[in-house]
Amino acid sequence: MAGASIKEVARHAGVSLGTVSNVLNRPDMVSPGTRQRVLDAIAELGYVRNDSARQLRAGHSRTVAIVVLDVTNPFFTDMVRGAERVVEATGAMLIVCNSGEDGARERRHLELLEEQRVRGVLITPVGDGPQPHLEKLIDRGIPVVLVDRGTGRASRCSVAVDDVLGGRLAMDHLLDEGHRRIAYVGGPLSIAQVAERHAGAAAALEDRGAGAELRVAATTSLTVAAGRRAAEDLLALPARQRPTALFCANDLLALGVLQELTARGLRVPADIAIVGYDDIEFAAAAAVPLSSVRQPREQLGRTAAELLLEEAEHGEAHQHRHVVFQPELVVRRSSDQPRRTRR
Amino acid sequence: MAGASIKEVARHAGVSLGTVSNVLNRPDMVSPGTRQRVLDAIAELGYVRNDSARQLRAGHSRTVAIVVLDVTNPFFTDMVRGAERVVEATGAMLIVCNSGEDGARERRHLELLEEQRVRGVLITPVGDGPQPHLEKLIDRGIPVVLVDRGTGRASRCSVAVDDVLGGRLAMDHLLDEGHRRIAYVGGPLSIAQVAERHAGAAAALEDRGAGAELRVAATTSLTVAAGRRAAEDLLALPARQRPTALFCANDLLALGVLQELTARGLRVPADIAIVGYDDIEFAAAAAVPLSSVRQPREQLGRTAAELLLEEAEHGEAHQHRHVVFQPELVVRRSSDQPRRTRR
DNA sequence: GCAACTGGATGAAACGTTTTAGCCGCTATA
DNA sequence: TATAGCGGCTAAAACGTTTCATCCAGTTGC
Repeated sequence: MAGASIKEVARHAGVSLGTVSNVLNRPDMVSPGTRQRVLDAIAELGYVRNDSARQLRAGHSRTVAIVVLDVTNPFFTDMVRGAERVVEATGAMLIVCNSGEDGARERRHLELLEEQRVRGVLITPVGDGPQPHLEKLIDRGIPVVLVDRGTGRASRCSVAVDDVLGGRLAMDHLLDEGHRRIAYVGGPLSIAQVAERHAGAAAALEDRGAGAELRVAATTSLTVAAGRRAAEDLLALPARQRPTALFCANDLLALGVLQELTARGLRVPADIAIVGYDDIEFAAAAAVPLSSVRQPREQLGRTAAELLLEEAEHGEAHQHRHVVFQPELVVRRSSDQPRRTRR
Repeated sequence: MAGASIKEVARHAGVSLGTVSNVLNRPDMVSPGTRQRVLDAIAELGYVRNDSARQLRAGHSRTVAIVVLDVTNPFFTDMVRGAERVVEATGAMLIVCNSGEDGARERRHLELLEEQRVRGVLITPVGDGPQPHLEKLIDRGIPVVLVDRGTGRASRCSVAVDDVLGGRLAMDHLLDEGHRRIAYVGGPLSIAQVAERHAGAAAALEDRGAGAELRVAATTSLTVAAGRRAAEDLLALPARQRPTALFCANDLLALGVLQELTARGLRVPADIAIVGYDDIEFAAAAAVPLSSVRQPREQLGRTAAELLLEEAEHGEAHQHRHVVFQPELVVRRSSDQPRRTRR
């Protein structure tokens, strides 16, 4: 019972092996009578297609992979959901891999995915340098779509949100609120998103922030715990050097910062204002509802998957595209206060 | 370049095909000289193993799958991380599937996983009835471990947290706080966790809650949005029937409820106390830090993966086990208030 | 009445591994 | 010196599909 092959089904139904395959793949090339006999045999034997054999013949699998930086980050899980919807609509499967912001794990995943000859890979790569393993996939003819990563190279599609603009929006808002000592909380800067959001903030400052300063409070990752640590560090500064506003590279950091600051008795936004990034669902539910730069998370995943499938479909004829979405600032209480002059 | 097979590597290195396979799988059965020549050929041709062919021969793949109810729920992502660690340590791959609490999607996933002949499946099933598709996997010899699901059947391992006890802990606490009109927010009851947490709460009430009442505020899912809707419904009740405390089936619901209640001007815990379930990272960072029943999320995933690998390893000889962890109540502000008598 | 088609089926080749039986030449043993 | 044993290698079979070239028996067109 457990392991009938197409051959046994054929014998059972009294037809040839090719006919069974036809029933499975082109049912209307088979006469109704035979078809039914085959289907009965399949049911009786509990036959289930062997995907390995199928793939072996086809040369590639029908699954698509998505490699994210952090499965526990709601930003990525929302993105995954978007991609999932598109991929599953085609009857294929989306498998989720977690690099955990670790280059070695990312490489290992890509190796395994290459061995599996996946149909394509959606990835938010860990580093920002050259990506030999990605190139290798592409050389082998496996489509790769860069997700949430700036203007991609010519050799692949990409989907991103304009992080520089996002940084600008956040910074402009804080400057509008009258802040002059501002810190950017985030890291490592090797993550492109982190660097670009900072670049946007710095550019906004450059444009109009005479007399304002933007320091960087570096973190080693983008988690709630890292945010708490960053807040501790900031509190260690003499009060007069302490920033009056923080722009955090993502919402997890912002939530961590918020938690630690309030635990230490500071008021948000009165003492320190906070703006996060991603506008995850929990941002609005935070102790102090969090201002945040919103990204179209699900759409990011959907669009990426669509580009990938199109490339997988059309092969050579495919034109690489780079889609950039615009972020949007959502102001909530954490940065919204009765106007007063600061210095 | 993009598609060299073991055969071409063999020709390139001037050895037989079997020797290349030996270099790959049992390197020290090959003399150093030959081995080096083969490795050089591999490097030069950019050869990458074809996993389909490998699986086809082996009869099963080396990947393990985990099917969760909701990828966006931090409870599950933490669990995934735990399982991931164990699985990857063996050089295998963990693929994550999302059933989205939808039986049809779950079934579809299981079909695909069966076609892929995965090494094993960790799953938190959607419904609670008989599970023919799971039985089918088991018949085929694919190990299945039930995760976060009460005392499993004899035919499989299971890992769970005692949800009845969790419900008890929450209810006892609310009764201790003096509450008498309490509502259980959660649903659908077809999800076992939801039903058992409720059963625990009901049992606690039974034991000692003379004069207290537990109503059920049913929800259609376990999300923040569902929580908000549930809160609206509660607010529609005449004030005197309105519960003074809520026990929510998970933290997402609790966060949604909290958000809606405070938006409508009610104070938590003064007007309504809340206890959640799971103690996700965001619970502590909520507007009002959330009391919650904590589960060992990562360990749940780790243990499940360990049981699975053991079964996959030992086959017939394997003894099914059922591991049950104890939950723990974490009291935070959302249910902790200056004692006063209620009625 | 014959050729040309057609729908429905068959048989065999091919995909890229792993594994098993066996071969060859060499060394250690009796 | 014959023999057994062994290390290193080869050749071939097998895994379960899909596909392609064929074949066969009717049917149609002339």
